[in-house]
Amino acid sequence: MSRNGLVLDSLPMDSNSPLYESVRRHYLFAGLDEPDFERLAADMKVRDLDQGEVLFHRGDPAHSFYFVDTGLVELSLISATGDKKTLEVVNPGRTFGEAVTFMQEVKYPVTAEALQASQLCEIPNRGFLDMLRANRDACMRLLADLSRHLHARVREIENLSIQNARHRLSSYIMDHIVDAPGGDQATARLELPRHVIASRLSIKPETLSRLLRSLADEGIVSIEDRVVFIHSLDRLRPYD
Amino acid sequence: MSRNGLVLDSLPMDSNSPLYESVRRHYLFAGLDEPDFERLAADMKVRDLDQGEVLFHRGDPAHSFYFVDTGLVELSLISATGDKKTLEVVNPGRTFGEAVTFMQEVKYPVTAEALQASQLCEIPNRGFLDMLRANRDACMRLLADLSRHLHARVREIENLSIQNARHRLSSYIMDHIVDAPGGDQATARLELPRHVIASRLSIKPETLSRLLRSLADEGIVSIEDRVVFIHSLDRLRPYD
DNA sequence: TGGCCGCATTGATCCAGGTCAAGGAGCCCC
DNA sequence: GGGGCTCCTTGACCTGGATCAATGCGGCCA
Repeated sequence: MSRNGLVLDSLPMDSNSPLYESVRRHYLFAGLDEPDFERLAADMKVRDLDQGEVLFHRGDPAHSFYFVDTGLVELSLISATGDKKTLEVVNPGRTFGEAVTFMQEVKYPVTAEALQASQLCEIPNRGFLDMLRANRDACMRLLADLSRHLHARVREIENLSIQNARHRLSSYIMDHIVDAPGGDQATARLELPRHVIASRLSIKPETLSRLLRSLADEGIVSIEDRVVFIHSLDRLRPYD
Repeated sequence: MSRNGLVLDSLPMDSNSPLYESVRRHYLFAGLDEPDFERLAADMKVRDLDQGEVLFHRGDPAHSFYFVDTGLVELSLISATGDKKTLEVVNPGRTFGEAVTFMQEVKYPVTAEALQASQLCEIPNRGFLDMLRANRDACMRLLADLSRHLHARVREIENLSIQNARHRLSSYIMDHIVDAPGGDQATARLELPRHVIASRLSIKPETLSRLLRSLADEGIVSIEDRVVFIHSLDRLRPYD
């Protein structure tokens, strides 16, 4: 494991590693010319996380953001009573924490934890800001990305405030369809552990279990472990 | 009133009007030199709204964003069943809708309605984008602003998902303190109509009324119309 | 000066989802 | 091969906030 100290956890990024190439292809950097990217990359670090390891807590000072190369990273809010709300699960190929770069108060607004063993690239804010100032295209792409994020949060607020748990679960299932042969049927995969899905939907695992059961009892879906067979998209889709 | 037709509702902005000066001082434009701003301003329009008038609905095509000069504009989400969730009430001197400029799908993600008779300045996305491309400082300021917005939404999600109605009301009251003579006391003003506050807090007006009553019954506050006298900030502040 | 209308309060009741507690079902390790 | 994990499910019960319905209370206009 890589628990035992900074030396193993955080290494300079080797420009021959596959990680280097993955970061290079990310939309924020893809438009840069090689010297510009190399300058940035010189300060990047490789971070390996074990499953369950916390990368940063809400409120920690934020000097970097992260690119996920492998694994899964959960961004969550945790209440004083220990209740957790999963905001987002970040997949490989995506970044998180970049918005903090621009905030007056440079503290992470969320907690980041590895749901699986994960490999990340740590990108210091400082060089990133310099790069943005010199590169208007990257700037515009980031503006587009932030506004997309903003919109996603607005949809989340909508889900929480004017939709019920059943609605949210239906939407979640439909967002995870992997195969839609047409007609009214489809197949979805719920890859995450149930308690993470529950937290993502702002419900308790018990409630998730009951809701899945009632969808199955009504004949709308059948469930085998992590696979959901949707028998009627029409009846699954929340109407009201 | 200005109900009767586009001619009165939407006029070119006069460069001698006080509105022109207000917009000029907004952080997005303050750094521009005069010719750049004039070019932008040439396409801006003045919009007068009556109380209750809807500026745009969620899903309407978005070609402009808005600066509020006078009045109050409510941004809200409305469910299929008619339930409304107020996301934000925009005060004079602030803009709204600018994030939509960068979205792939150019539709407003919220509904905008005037809570009072209001005067706005309509700013076309097109010229704004051109200006941003030519002006890195404005770009950076906008990035900072979007990340601030994003953070505000995250806090809203936190409020909704891991705090209860009483928490939310306490925070709301504390966010509206107008006078804190020190010690444990303070005075807050709830300027908005009760039903708007309720929608902002994602509760029903009945619940808001009951919660205010119970805070008063417990001796934590006393309420006179729109003024809340806080007798104990300490007991008002949500602990857990 | 009385009737209306929109906002706010209050009471009675209901229900979605939380809480608490008790099993399973796989899985790893000795 | 059995004990002790962790994850999930199920049942019984509770509760915060919604719903429904009635009442109060200005403001405004005739």
